[in-house]
Amino acid sequence: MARADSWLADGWLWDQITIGDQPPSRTACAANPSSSSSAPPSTEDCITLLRPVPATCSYYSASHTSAVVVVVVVVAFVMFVSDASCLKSHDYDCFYASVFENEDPTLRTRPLAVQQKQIVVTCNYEARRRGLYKLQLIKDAKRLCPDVVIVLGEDLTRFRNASKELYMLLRSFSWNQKVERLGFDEVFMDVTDIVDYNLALLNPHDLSNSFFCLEKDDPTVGFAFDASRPAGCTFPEGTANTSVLVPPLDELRLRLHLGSHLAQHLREALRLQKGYTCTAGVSTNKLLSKLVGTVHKPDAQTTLLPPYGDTGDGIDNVTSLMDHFEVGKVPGIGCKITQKIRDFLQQKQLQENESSLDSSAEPQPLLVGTVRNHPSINIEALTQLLSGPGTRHDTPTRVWQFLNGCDTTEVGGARDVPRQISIEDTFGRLDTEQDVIRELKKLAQSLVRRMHTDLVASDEDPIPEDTVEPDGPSRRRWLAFPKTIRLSTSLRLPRKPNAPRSFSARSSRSAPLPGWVFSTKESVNAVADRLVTEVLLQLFRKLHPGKKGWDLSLMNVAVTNMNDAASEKGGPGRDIGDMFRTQDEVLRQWSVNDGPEAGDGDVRYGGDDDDGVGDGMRIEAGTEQRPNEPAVQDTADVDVDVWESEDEDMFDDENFRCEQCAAIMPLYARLPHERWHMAL
DNA sequence: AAGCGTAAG
DNA sequence: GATTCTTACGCTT
Repeated sequence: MARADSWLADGWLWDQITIGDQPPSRTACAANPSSSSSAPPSTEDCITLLRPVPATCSYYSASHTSAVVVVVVVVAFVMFVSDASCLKSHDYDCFYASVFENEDPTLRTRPLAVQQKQIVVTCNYEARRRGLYKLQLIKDAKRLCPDVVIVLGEDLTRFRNASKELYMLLRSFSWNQKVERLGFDEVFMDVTDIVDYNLALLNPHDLSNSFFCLEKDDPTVGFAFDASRPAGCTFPEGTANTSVLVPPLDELRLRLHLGSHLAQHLREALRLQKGYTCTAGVSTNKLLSKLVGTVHKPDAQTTLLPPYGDTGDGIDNVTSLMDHFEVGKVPGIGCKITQKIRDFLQQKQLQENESSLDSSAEPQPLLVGTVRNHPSINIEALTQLLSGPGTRHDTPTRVWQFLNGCDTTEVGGARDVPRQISIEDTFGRLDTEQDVIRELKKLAQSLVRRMHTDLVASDEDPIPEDTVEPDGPSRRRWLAFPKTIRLSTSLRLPRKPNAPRSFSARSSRSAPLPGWVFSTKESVNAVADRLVTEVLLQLFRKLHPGKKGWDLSLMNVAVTNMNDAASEKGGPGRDIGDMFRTQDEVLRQWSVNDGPEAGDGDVRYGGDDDDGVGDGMRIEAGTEQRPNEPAVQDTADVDVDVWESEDEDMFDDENFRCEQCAAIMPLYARLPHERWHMAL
């Protein structure tokens, strides 16, 4: 709570508005923008809320050292974006093309299109100049540009790898680790702390000869720069009045200058070390930095200059930036909301102006400014419009704030593992169980492979710390354990030519993810096959009880509900006990041959002939039943990766948890177990 | 937890 | 028009 508020309050300095002549209602509104749905702020409150910062106030003066302005650097990796040709920029698509160009630089000068199925998902600058565009049919592209180089991009591995590499480079510059990925090709960085630190380092009398320190511990690491001017482009354009040499120093401006120089340094690093050019935006929140970053597109950066808020002179760079964007371009406002607003305004216009002659349903762009300034748009109207079952309760407020350039969302912390992994494929026709099984196996293989690449830490680097591994050449351990697996399918669209927007038409079923997928013993293919026959097929039959003839167009397999072991406090392994205790579903699948003396009885997987997954919930609570110790042997034909569902004391002196497969076993089993792993 | 919807690139 | 292949998150039950 305090954090979200301080983001708003510090970023926009609402809490200090009361210094001026503002009514207290704004402070109330600002202090609690969205935390309670009880009383949405009135329109008036929010209008004033969003531009109440007179430049003459001392909000940004050096005396307010407690004020924290968040500078967010949005980096979109973009290469060879079309210049100001009529098409919109497609950072994402260009990223795919950039990856290929980086692999083979000779492609840079040729028209390059990345193909998925029958369409061009992306193409480079050269291709665009010849009329190619995103989501174009391959045959159209070939017709338009016969010499186009077409590369297949259905396998996203290379993009994922490149994305991670670039992300890691950016992350290495961060101090607070607020580095949030958006898609493969965008990164938000909250560099407030670095900016703060360097702000304090500045010599106000000689800003032009400043040094930007990149490491707290080492004052020699950094670069020289001119703090009196921003680096790169600005919004609004023109550097005439961007100088900040005259006291009293404009603190916000100075911070933004610092952010812009840091952004330039980061872009330089990306270019020199990785060979990627990119686009960046610098401002005080995610929304503004992202939007301002689009102003100058390929290989450029833009900083949103102050003043941020109504100066009384009508000069407000936030508003003037926001107002020329289309509503649908504002991040957070998608096609649904846009359409609702459009319909609303259209209806209003019809009501008021019966005989208006615009019977032509012109798709003229719906600009932020026209919506925000429209007399019938206010919080109440938006609440009416955008509320309903299934909608977020704070959507109206958020939309209104977005339209005003206000964004209180925090930059997310850096993550080592994703929250979910999914693989999907589309099909022209998928009708028989045979085909379904075949495709499911392909999907499952990719999924398991991805789990291994994304969820296991291979070598030492991240946080081995106190792990006292003996010497094993393979020092692999799982960073996260997804708890559920989900199968989604969608049928071919039932031909609705005039429907405005058919819903996703996806349906899904999920089940607990069996623990044995974390075993490194079986091959990827073996695990994948087992997943299909023992889990996915059951899910599929739940979705499609019939025998054939479903006409599926898509299948998606996902693992979700990760228990992020790595980011938990206390180091790796700390919460694994918790995890396995809550993973009873998995344990239930183990049929244990527990005779009277079940001490080290056989362990085998129960589910070969019946659906051990779907309805395997027949463990009797309270009977103190628990799986046995794994039957640890020195041979490779026994399942070892069974774990206790007991308390923390399973980590006591008598037990050992394998870092590789997370199996819990008695200490004496450790050496044979490890030998067994290495033999794989 | 399961299933759906929206939004993002 | 929609087309691809994801990832994240909120709401409802």
